[in-house]
Formats: sequence, structure tokens, C-alpha cells
Amino acid sequence: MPELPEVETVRRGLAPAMINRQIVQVEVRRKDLRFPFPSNFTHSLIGREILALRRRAKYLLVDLDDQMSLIMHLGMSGSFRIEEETLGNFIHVRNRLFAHDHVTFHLSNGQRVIYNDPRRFGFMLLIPTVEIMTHGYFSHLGVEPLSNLLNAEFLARGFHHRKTSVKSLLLDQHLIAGIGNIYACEALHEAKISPLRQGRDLVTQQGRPSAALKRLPKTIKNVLEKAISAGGSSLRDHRQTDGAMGYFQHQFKVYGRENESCYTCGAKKNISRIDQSGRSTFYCPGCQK
DNA sequence: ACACTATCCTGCAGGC
DNA sequence: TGCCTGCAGGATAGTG
Repeated sequence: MPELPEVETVRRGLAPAMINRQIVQVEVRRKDLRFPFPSNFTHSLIGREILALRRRAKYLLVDLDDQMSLIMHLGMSGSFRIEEETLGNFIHVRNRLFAHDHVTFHLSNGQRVIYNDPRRFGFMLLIPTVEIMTHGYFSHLGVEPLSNLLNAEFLARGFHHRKTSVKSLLLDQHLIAGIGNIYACEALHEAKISPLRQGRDLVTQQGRPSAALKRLPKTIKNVLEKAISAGGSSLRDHRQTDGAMGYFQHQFKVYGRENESCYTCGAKKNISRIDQSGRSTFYCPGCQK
């Protein structure tokens, strides 16, 4: 589920609860998510203070006070929620658990952070903070799409000679890290670029970005920033940490709108759904060329 | 290097 | 009602 805007929404929700708190207890309810938890996972976390909560691409990075970082990925269906141990001075809320609540972090401020993940494609691991950038998960990640590193010249270099479709290139985390299926579709729509175009087709003979490609960095940033402002997109599993839904799904122009009319060019019942590398792509053949 | 597939897992919508 | 199929926000290993 979670693409960059959803992960960033989660990060912003968790930060005030977690930063400068101590982890006083950790409950792990199964032996694995995508991968087995390390045998010392719980033991390594208890007593640690959380110094910072960062995001890289779709990863959450929790920096601890012993030079270690907890790396968390939400996979397709992961979410976090924050619950209070106490309400007011007297009422103790029992630890209500739901299906697929796999991990609970009890914090020194009396809050608990619960990780829920029905499909269990998510994972958590502990690595030394200084090794994050050289670790296999991160060393080959592409640029942050909201940074200045994503610009038309960068895309021209990345797309040059590539026969792969521009849609698939946007999903390639080695090139740009953080875009997923929804926002790839939405950004291409806003740039009026067909998802079927080959990467090399958007680059001139001289290796310069075409006029269409020059529009793309801006539309990527636009879509991601608006989605963050809306708390992400809730299709099924994504929730903000207070349990609220994101609401950017109401602003989708193409994603999930097969056979509906195009808001941009007005064509009736025009939005198409096609398969690209096993993922659904939504676009308007009328205005995306 | 590149392009494409199969796979992990659960839940849900739609067809019959 | 129930059974079956396909599809879902991700990322990797494996194949030609």
C-alpha cells in the first residue's frame, strides 16, 4: 500500500509519540513478517531511547541511542496506530488487539505504537546507524523524488537508451525511490505522457529531455506533495497513526477510474486500465500522448 | 545490463 | 449462501 506519501504521513504521525521516548517494552506476536525477527530483536530495543525518526524512500528509520537504527518497511498492507495506555487519570484502556497486530512498542510516555500488517510483506531489522547508507537495501536506492536531485536532466540520463516504458521506469526504485503504482499513474497523467512511451522516446538524440519529459519532475513533486498534505491515500489498509483515513484517493484523476470520464480532457468513459509488468496502469489515451 | 516473470500473504469483490 | 478467480499500495530472486 504505502508509497512515499503514506510512509511520510506515518512518519509525521509517529514522530511526536516516539522521539525522545524510551522503549519500555516490545511485544512480538509471531516469529516473522516477511523475514524472521532476529532472536535478539526485543532485547535490543528495550531500554533504548529514540533519537530521531527518518524516512528514506518507503523505509522508516528509527535512530536509537546506542548507534543502532530500527529499519521498518510497510510492504503492501502495513500500518501503525498509536494508542494511549491511560485516558485522563483513571481509566485504563485494555490492550485491544486486532487481527494482524504483530508488534507493539510500549513507550515511556504511556503510549503504545502497534504495527498491523495483514499480508506481512513488511519487515523490521536492526542495523548500525552508520551502516544504513551502505546497507544493501539503501546503497542502490535512487534519488528522493521531492529533492532537487530529481529534475529533467536527471531523468534524461536515466531514461536514455531505455526501452522500458516510462511507467515501469518510474516504479524502478534504483532510479527514483519512493514512487509506487498510484503516484506513477497520477504523475504521468498530469504530465500528459502516455505510460506506454519508452524511456528513450522522451530523450532527444543529444541526450536532452524532451518537452514532455521536462514536465514530469514537476508533476511528480506536485502529486506527492498534495498526497502528503491529504494524509496519503486510503484504499484499504492505509491509516494515519490516529486511525484516520488519508483522503487523497478522492483526488485521483486516473487511478482506479477505469471506464470513467477524463477530468482533464473531458473524454467520456475514456480512462483505460492496462497491464504493465504485472501492475495495473490507469491513464487517459485521449490526453496522454 | 536489461526485460520480464513468479513469488511471498491475506482479504475482498465479482461472477456463477 | 458459497465457491472460485482475480486483483491489491512492494520488492526480490530468478529466467532468458
